[in-house]
Amino acid sequence: MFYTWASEGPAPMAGGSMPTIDEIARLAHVSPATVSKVLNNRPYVSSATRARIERVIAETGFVPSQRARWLSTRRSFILGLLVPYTSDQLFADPHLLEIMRGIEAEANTREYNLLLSTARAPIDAASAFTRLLRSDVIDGAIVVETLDVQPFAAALAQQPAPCVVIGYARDSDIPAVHADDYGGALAATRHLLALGHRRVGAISSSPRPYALDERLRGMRAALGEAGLALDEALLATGDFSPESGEAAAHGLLGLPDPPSAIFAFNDRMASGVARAAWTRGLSVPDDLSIVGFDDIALASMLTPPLTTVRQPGYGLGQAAAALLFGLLDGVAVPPPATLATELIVRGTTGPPKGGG
Amino acid sequence: MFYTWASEGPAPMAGGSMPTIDEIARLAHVSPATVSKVLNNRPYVSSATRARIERVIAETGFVPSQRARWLSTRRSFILGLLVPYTSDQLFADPHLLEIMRGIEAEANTREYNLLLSTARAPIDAASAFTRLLRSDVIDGAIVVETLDVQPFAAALAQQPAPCVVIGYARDSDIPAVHADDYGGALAATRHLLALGHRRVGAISSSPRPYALDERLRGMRAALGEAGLALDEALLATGDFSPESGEAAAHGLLGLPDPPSAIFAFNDRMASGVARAAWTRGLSVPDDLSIVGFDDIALASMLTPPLTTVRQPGYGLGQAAAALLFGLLDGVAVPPPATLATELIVRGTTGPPKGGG
DNA sequence: ATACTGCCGGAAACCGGTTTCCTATTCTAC
DNA sequence: GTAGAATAGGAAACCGGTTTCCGGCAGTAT
Repeated sequence: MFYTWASEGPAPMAGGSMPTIDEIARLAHVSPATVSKVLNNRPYVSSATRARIERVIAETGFVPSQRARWLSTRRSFILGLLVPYTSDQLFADPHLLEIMRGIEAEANTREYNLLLSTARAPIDAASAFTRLLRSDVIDGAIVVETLDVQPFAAALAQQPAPCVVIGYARDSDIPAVHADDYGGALAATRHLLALGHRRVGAISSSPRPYALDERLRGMRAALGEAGLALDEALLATGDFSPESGEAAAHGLLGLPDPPSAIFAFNDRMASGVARAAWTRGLSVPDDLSIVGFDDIALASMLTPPLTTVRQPGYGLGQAAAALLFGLLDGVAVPPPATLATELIVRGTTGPPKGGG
Repeated sequence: MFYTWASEGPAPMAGGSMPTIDEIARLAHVSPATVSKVLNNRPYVSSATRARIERVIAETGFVPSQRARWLSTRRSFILGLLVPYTSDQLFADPHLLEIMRGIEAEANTREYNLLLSTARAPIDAASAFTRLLRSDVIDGAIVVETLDVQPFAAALAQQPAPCVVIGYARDSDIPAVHADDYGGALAATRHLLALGHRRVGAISSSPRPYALDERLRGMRAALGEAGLALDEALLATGDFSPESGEAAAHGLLGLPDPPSAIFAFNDRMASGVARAAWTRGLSVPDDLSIVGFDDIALASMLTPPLTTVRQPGYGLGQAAAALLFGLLDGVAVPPPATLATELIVRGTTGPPKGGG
């Protein structure tokens, strides 16, 4: 599988620098073509010749140049991971990291590598991604849809490498994988309503990725079932960070008629809500119920542990990668896949104080 | 493994299936050599010819093949990041992610990409890394030293790409960057002793990276100053995860003569200690003081917020990358750099109950 | 003895750029 | 008017592999 460093043997070549396939061929008294066959486990090499070449390879510690291989074979064994976030945002978001983990795990099983491309600003993402796609570095791409794939859907469709979207492809026909955002928000809101809450706030983001549109739709549907409508004054926005969640919560809790429960559309903002409650001397869940989304590791470590909607980040990544490998292997494109979400009830939700 | 992509240059547009430099040359009525000059902003091309070529490039949306470029130039603009962890461990550890962020930021300023290589098991890391280094994919490497660089120090030294270690190079002469682990642990332990603690437990790891040896040494030094010695029974081990910290804490707190303070050698394990205390009905810091190490984002979000030793993960990554770029540019190798740590006193430390 | 086949191995083209080196032309300087 | 740069552009080698194609040589059937 791999070659070890030359521990002994005839000092392979003077000059010291990396041996090439031609050197190996010379030392083994064969042609480079035959060495190539051995390197790639191809037939039509006698076992004697093969053994001789393998011995020389082992002795010299030769490892074929990937750069040369990438050029001559049409594959780089690199998958592009296109994330329209700055790297700061990416590394700070456990849910995105979970997605990456899933992709990475799946890629590893196929001996594929991952090339991560982030963007300074969402605006320049499209051109940077287009450039990457056209530079022939990657064999395929996974796009994490956060704001909108539309701007570069055309570019994606044009270039030769197959693409997959994690999120909602919407009217473009790019293969997509996403979680059941609608169902998750529906379940979470029903849970709050069942506890007796009537004024439920929400913290979304602005601009809003389509996934959050779906969550809002689910929330509205649950409220509708109970004969309620979402009070637009209770719809705050953040930027997914805990700090923004904290600020948004202060905004909501400072209202004349504050909500008795807040549904933050991700766990990080929910942790900010918990912090805001603590600052204001509110007890959770007695004075305020909190629900998050994602179920990142942090959720269960908060005190009290956070009630949230579990979203399979790892599974999303894995599914997207598997889908992409399918495309690379020429398998027919399946319809968009929706992965289940699950409401995890922990300690931040309870009946409202007034009664329930 | 994965890479990060640094975008460059202006954005192209339109096009069909990937044109090559020869196509461009033909369309512009020049030779490929001249097109190459334009692509690389080289002189000896008349402005008229240059304009004509640039127009053709823009019209076709031509982006030169990186694969070909990598082969002919001797640079790939890829830095290897060698982490002897499984990717699961890496993605779960905010401190490692901070290091990555720092490296990524520095690499981006130089339009360099990052290739992350993890290992299934620490044992196979050496061979996998050696292979990567010799396959000529990367221009240089940053090794995150967790257990021991010795196994592949020889391989690192031999291959042509320059290397830098984040951690302690020890007796090998590889350039290294690390935090002041000794000083941080010294300050943290002094803080506990000043509060009046006499029985202080520690949670280290097994096997122990050299950085943790340093922390333990710092702790022992502080205890020595106070005329105390570390009770070996109070030295527990974990694997850096919150769960392991929780288990270790239960072990320590279940002792006949339990410690009044626990110094966990990273924040994640410290969060587990907090959890163990909560489970056992102990109040923090009244019944138990807790100190962590790293100062990850989570630290300030715990209730009460965690007292910890801040370690500049981002700065370490940045410094390592800057050092590596220095080597790539042929600058003389500087001596090992030590970055300062800082004790951050928050809410988990206080005088012990007995008295202080 | 001839034809056909399968197995080995090598020569050379190729992947798509970069770079060296060479020629032709134009621009100075004397 | 001419020697000596400096400028423009191109032919071909090169980076280090892979792949196609072809010839030589058994072995076997005709």
